Order: sequence, then C-alpha cells, then structure tokens
Amino acid sequence: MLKLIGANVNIKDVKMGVGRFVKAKRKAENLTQEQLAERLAISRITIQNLEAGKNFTMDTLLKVLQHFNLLSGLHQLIVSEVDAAENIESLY
Amino acid sequence: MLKLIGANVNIKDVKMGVGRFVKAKRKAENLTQEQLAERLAISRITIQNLEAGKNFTMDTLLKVLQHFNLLSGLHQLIVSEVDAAENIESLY
DNA sequence: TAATATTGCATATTATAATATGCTAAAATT
DNA sequence: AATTTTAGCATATTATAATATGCAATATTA
Repeated sequence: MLKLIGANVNIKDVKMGVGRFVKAKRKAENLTQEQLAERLAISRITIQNLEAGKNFTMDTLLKVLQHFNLLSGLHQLIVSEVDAAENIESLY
Repeated sequence: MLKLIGANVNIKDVKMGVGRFVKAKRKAENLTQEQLAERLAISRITIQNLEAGKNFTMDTLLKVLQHFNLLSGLHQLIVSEVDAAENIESLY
C-alpha cells in the first residue's frame, strides 16, 4: 500500500523526535548534557534519557523548553487552541 | 511595569493550559474522563490529574493527543524544527 | 427537584521516572 | 596520536507519577 502523506506516527516516534530536537538545540548552544542539566537543576541522566527517546515527564520537557526560550510561544499556542476548542463547543 | 507582549510564562501555566486543552477536546467529543481513560488504557485519575495541571508523563500526553488525532501533526512540527535546528549548526 | 452521573480531591499503594555510580565508546582538545 | 572530555548505557536506589478506593461537591437527566 502506497502512503502519500505520512501518518501512522507512533508515540515512540514523537519521543525520539523530541530527543533529537533537544540534542540539536543543546548542540547549537555548545552545551554538554552536564551543563544543560545543571542549569535546569536536573541530572545528566535525565537529559540523556530524554534525548534517547525514553519516557519523561512534562516538568522535564518544560524546563528544557524554558531554557531555549520556547515556553511562552508554546503557551500561546496552547491557549489559542484552548480558545478554539472551547468556542467550537459553545457554538452549538 | 506595563507588559505589552505576554512573556513570563511559567511551567505551571503551561501544564494548566494543557489541562484546559484536553478537557475542552474531551468535552467536544462528549466523553467522560472515565470513557477517555478506558480508551487510552489508563486510569481516570491520570486524566483528572492532567486536566488539573499536575505533573504527568509524555506517554500520557501523547496517548491523549493520539486519540484526538494530533500525533502526526505534532510529529511533523517537531521534525521540521529538528531539521531547522540541525541545519542552523551545519551552516557554520 | 429528586435521582443519577460525573467530577474533584484525599489517602494509600504500586509502577516507574529521576537519580547516582561506574564503566566503555566516541569526540574533542592538546 | 595521546590525553581529556563527553556521551551512551547498565545496574541499583530514591522520588514521584500512575493507580485504586472512597467520598463530597457539581452537573446532568428523568
């Protein structure tokens, strides 16, 4: 079966993607896992596991995103999605 | 001090936003916490905690997003961000 | 508005994420 | 290329997310 637009993404894929993303952002700032970890007051192993696509918590992810100045943008995105979702139901 | 564009978002705010978002999407499908939970093979309490802005794992969030057909979109977004981040470093 | 269903929340238990340590492989530095 | 630094990974321990249960407060429905 030929698949034109790529669906069938599983949860593991997304976690791996997040891991690659964090690693790329970290490298872009020339930080070691150890350096990033200590700035977020978490352990190197937690960064290592996140980058390796293991399961992790929202707190860990959000600390990382906060370091890369992505927290406000994410929050705005979520808020606008909430408004959209809440307004759709209020239309009926 | 007057703040024009809203920064200063903290981690708790984002988790609360995710909670409101999930609740709105769930309500839009007329599902109870119990119904959503059983479809994702997790407990109602986990949905309750997520919606209340407590800490939660990526697996929990991604199961929820998968139910609302948002996993592929998120994955594509991440992949494009990874490409951007990796290409920026490869430019130098 | 009475009955029923759903949600919020507290406590206790279980599963697992976060952690520390130690080692090996791979990069980076000299 | 030898040395030093960094990253990956395994095992064991600790902290905490996920869970079950019970009950009170709200919604929802009859």
